[in-house]
Amino acid sequence: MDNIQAIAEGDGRQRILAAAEKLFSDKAFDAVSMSAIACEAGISKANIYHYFPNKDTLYLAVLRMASHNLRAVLNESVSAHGSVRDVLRHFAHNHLQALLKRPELVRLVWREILEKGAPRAQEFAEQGFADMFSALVDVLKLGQTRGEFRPDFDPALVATLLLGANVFFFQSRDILRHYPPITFADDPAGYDAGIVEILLRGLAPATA
Amino acid sequence: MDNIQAIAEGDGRQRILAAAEKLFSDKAFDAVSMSAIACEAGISKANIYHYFPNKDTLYLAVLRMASHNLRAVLNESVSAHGSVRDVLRHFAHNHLQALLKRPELVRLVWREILEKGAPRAQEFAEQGFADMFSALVDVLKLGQTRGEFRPDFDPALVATLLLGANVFFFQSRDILRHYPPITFADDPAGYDAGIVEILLRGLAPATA
DNA sequence: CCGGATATTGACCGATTGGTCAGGTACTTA
DNA sequence: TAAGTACCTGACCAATCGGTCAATATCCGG
Repeated sequence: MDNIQAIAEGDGRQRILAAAEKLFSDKAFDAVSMSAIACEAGISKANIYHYFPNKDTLYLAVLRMASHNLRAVLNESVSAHGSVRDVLRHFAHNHLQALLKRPELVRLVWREILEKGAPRAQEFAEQGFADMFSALVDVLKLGQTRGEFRPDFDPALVATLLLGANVFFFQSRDILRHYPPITFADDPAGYDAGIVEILLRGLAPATA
Repeated sequence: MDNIQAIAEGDGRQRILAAAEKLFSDKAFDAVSMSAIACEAGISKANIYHYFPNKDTLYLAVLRMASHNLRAVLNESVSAHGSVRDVLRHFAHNHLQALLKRPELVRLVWREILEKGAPRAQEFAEQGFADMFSALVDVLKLGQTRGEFRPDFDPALVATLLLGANVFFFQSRDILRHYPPITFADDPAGYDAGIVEILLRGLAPATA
């Protein structure tokens, strides 16, 4: 216990969860030891086992919490005022901002999704997808029925495209920043604005 | 050494690399033990240290090889015949097919990219990006100068959008398959065709 | 048939892992 | 104040980790 930890708030259980979330978001399951979590939380390792029966349960609790919080943050992205085009614009912007605001949560949940070998709890990780995805699909459908969009495209496909553009941007930001032709690596607002504008043109009815 | 391994080809060094690649692509660095690699390769653990000085070096070698192979596969995606629109269509298709053809390589390299805690060799992982990215940007620029595309969009932004759409599809395929409104989870060709068509509409000049 | 590399091995090492346990502290309630 | 209970700890455990090493097996040129 060399580390004079920074976390001081909350009761034991939540301090452990906070410490574990921080460490698990940076490194994989096996790369984070219970001792490290205890040190980060400023308590003894044995004390963790007073709140959690084993490492897997703790990880699951962290993932559940992170998943819930991320879901809450992301769901705020869906607003419902203005034209469908404006709703889409705001959604893209808020969604990307949400990702960038809580990067630890995103990394934590996304790592779980990508893990093929030991699917610990993909159910939780996948939750965030469902409601946001369907909300976005609904928006696109509304745009089609209102005549703001062409009726001959798959809303789910466009939703995937938009979500993917944001997630990919989030994931590859550090890499993108290395390439000279890319000017938007540190301008997420400009990025999603450009994306959405191209998308809106692509979705517009023939009689634009 | 309980496992009667399947790998039998090649000399010792390549058997080790193949076994390590397989295991590292499924689980994270710390989750793969040298014993497991030895078992998978059908040799003794000590023998690994005859070819590689330590675990990090072995991992680095695997990553380097995977990165190189993935790069080769991906670079085939760039063809250069037909109209720019057709080139783009083919690129999207081939790129996604390449990702799906060697999923282990993609997962291996991408995990390294996402890892924040211990950047072991992001240089290698990032290599594949550069050339393909610039090739795609060049195609888009050509489309602009030829007048097939509008001149007022950022080619790098569109390249990111297209690459992101494919990578995201690759990563989330298992999740997407769970949602009823999604019909394209098992139809990658249909997916990228739809994506590109929307994009092409978005990039088309005002006088379409 | 020999002798020097090259491969390959089982046994072993200290360190660290997840997890246990007996006991101590501190707060609450009677 | 006494007892009960939730909280917390250092010491300890077997198992496994990455890595070492001396000894052997295998090969190949002379």
